[in-house]
Amino acid sequence: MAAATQAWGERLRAQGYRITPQRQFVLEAVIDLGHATPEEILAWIQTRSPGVNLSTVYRALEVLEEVGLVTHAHLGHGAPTYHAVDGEVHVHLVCAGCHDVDSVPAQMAQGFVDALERDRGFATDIGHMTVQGLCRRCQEAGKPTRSRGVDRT
Amino acid sequence: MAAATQAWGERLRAQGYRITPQRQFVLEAVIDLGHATPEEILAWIQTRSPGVNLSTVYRALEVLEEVGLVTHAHLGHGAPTYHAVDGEVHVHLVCAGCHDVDSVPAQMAQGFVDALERDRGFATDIGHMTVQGLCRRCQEAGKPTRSRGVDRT
DNA sequence: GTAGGTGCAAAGATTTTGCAGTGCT
DNA sequence: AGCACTGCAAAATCTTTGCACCTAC
Repeated sequence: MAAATQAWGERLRAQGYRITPQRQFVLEAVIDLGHATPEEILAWIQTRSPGVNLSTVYRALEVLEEVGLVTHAHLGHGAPTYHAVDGEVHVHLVCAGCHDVDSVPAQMAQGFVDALERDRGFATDIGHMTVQGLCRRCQEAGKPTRSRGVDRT
Repeated sequence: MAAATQAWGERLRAQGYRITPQRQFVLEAVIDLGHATPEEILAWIQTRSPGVNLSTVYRALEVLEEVGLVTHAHLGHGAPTYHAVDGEVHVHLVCAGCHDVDSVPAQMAQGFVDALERDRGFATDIGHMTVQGLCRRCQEAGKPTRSRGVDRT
């Protein structure tokens, strides 16, 4: 997270944005939480600054994403989760059973990404990629891949 | 689509569900449209049966997914798109520039999927996988990967 | 001083749910 | 005839927007 925290102010300034405590809080929350929805980010922030508003979180995330300090991925359902761009690009694994999120290094998908580039000329945004499936624990628990009214992905 | 249409009734009956014209319409719409959101499915249906309600579409999709006749994938933003399970499993490519959706055979991702299984014990639901990026056309158009207020993924 | 930013409240968009009537089996 | 299904309307989510005030620069 070093790179992200050190010059985060400059990144904003360079694009004509201002540095505000709210934006700093949002960035810290994202870094600290790892994966977080806007709601979770708000909750984190409110433990130290209760007055902050949810719409501010949304707007801050938009700006921080714009300048490349955070990204988001769609983990299923309607929940976007944000995470810091801390150098290590990773792919998200979402379990349909327990909804846990795991991350794997982007290079595990390199072969696939290269194939897409070669075959389709498609430039993959690896960090945005989400893989749905069942984690080891849920497989062992014998959960079916899809069960009525439970799959909220 | 042969397999899907031939015995679709049995699939429902087998799980204790009933066969209704609305469900047939929804299935036909999904097969015909290829990729479709609930709204699009409703629009398709209403050209031949105006009375059908959106909530019925949602409920029908839930049931059809339950019995394995359709699946959905998250193409970004909050938009789930449904498609028929017609034998050919595929991965979705979504362009962040033009929002076009392309499909590639699941086996292109086989190496990646195997690696996840081996390394993490994670059982991937390939058909549910969505890859974000830029299609060839948008790359050539020189679109940036992310531009203010435009990336609705 | 003056953009840009924030908080608040209201508007949007999308999906779900309760209920009474309808129709598949 | 019984119970699942549908249509309708209201509720629940989640996200965006308008506006007046505030603040970083």
